[in-house]
Amino acid sequence: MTGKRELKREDLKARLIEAARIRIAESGLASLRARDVTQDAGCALGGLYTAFRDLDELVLHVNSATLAMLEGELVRELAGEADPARQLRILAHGYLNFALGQRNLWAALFEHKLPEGAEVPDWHLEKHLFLIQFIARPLAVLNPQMEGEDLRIRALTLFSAVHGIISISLEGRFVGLPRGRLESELDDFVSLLAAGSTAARQ
Amino acid sequence: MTGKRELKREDLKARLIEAARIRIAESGLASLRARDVTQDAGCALGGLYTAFRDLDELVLHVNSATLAMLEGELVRELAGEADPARQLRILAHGYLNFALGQRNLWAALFEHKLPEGAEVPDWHLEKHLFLIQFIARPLAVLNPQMEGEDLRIRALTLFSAVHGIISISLEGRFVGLPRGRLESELDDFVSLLAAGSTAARQ
DNA sequence: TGTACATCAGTGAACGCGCGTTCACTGATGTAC
DNA sequence: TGTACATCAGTGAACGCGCGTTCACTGATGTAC
Repeated sequence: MTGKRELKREDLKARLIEAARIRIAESGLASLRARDVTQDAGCALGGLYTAFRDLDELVLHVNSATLAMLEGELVRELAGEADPARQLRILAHGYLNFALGQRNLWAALFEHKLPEGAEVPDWHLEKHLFLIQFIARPLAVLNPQMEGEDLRIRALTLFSAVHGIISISLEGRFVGLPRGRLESELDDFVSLLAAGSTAARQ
Repeated sequence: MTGKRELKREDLKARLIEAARIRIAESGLASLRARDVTQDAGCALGGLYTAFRDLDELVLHVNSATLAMLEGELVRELAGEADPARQLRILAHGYLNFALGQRNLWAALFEHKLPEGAEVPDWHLEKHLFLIQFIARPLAVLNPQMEGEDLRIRALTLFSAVHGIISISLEGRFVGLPRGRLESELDDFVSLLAAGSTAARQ
C-alpha cells in the first residue's frame, strides 16, 4: 500500500482544480481567491501550496481542463461532417457557442497572465494545439498546395480572426451586437474565407 | 482673474494624464500606481482625487488620448489614397504599426476593466467611433448596396478580425509569428476580404 | 502480523505588504465693500 | 486699489483591508526488522 500518499495527493489536486473551476465559472477569474478555493475543496489554506506551486499553476490546470472541454465539444459537433467549408463554419459556431455557454471559463483562458518573466509551461501550451489542427485539416483540403508551417500559420490567423470577432462582440467594448447578428456575421466571414482561399488558387 | 482656479485645475489634470500616459507607455497598465503618477505630476497623492473621481477615470483619459493618437496616425497614412481596397490594407497595417510602436498604451485600451457594474462613460465610448468610420468608408465603396447599421456592423466585424490577428500574435499565447510573417498574413487576409466582399455581390 | 522510528503531506495562524482612498487641515484664490 | 472674510483646491499622513504565501507544528503514511 505504498501509493496511498500519492493517491491522496492526486485526489487533493483534483478537488482543488474542480473547486477553482466552479468558482471561475460562477464568478470569473478576477475574483478567484485562494481561501475560497481551499475551503470549497475541503483542505487548509496551506494545502494549496503542497499540491501546486502557487495559485497561477492551479489556474493553468483549470484552463487546461477548459481547453479539453472545448476540444470535446468541437469533436462532437464535427462528427460526420466531411465538407471542409462546412467544417470551418461548424468550428466557428462551436467556438462561439462555447464562449457563450462557458463565458467565464472561456474568458479566463485569455485573461490569465503569469507574473512578469514567467513562461507558460509546455504542458499547458500543448493543450492549445488541437485548435490549430482542427482548423488546419479542412484548410488543407481547400488549399492542397499549402503545407506544414504555412498551413499552421494560416490556421492560426483564421482562429485569431474568429476569436477577435467573438471576443470584441462579447466584451461589449464597442457596440453590442444582437446574438443572431453575431452568428450571421461570423458565418458570412468564414464562408468568405473558405471560398476565397480556394478562389485564390484557381 | 476669476478663472485662475479653473486654469490650475485643468493644468493639474493635464499633468496627471501625461504622467500616467508615460508610466503606462513605459511599464504597462498593470503596474500603474496612484503614488507614482502623482509624484511624477508634482502633486500630492490626494490631488489625484480632486482632479478625477478615481484612478480608473484617469486611465480612461489616457486611453482617450491613445485613441486620438491612433486616429492621427491613421489619418496621416490614409492621406492621398483613393483606392478603397488599398485604404483597408493601409488601415490594417497602420493599426499593426501602432500596436507595435505603442505596445503598452495599445494594450491598455483592452486590458483596462472598470469595476463590476460600472459603465464606460459615453464621452470615452465616442472616441472609438473613428475606427469604425474609417473602415466603413472604403467598405461602402466596395459594397454600394450596404448601408447604415449593416455597414457599421460589417466594419466592426472587420476591425475585430484584424484586431484578433494582431493581438493573439503579439500576446504570444500560441505560436509567435515573425514580424514579417504577421504583416503578410494580415495583408493576404484584408485583400481577401476586400476582394471577397465585391465578388460576393457580382 | 506487530512495534518503533522516520518521513512528509497537510494544517491554519501569522506574516507582510501593497495600495486605493479618505479627511482634517492650510494656504491660495475669489468676493464684497 | 486695498482690506476682511469666504471658499475650496490641494496636502499627505493615516486608514483599511484584501489576500497570496510562509512556516512551525502534528498526525497520518511508509519503512525496517
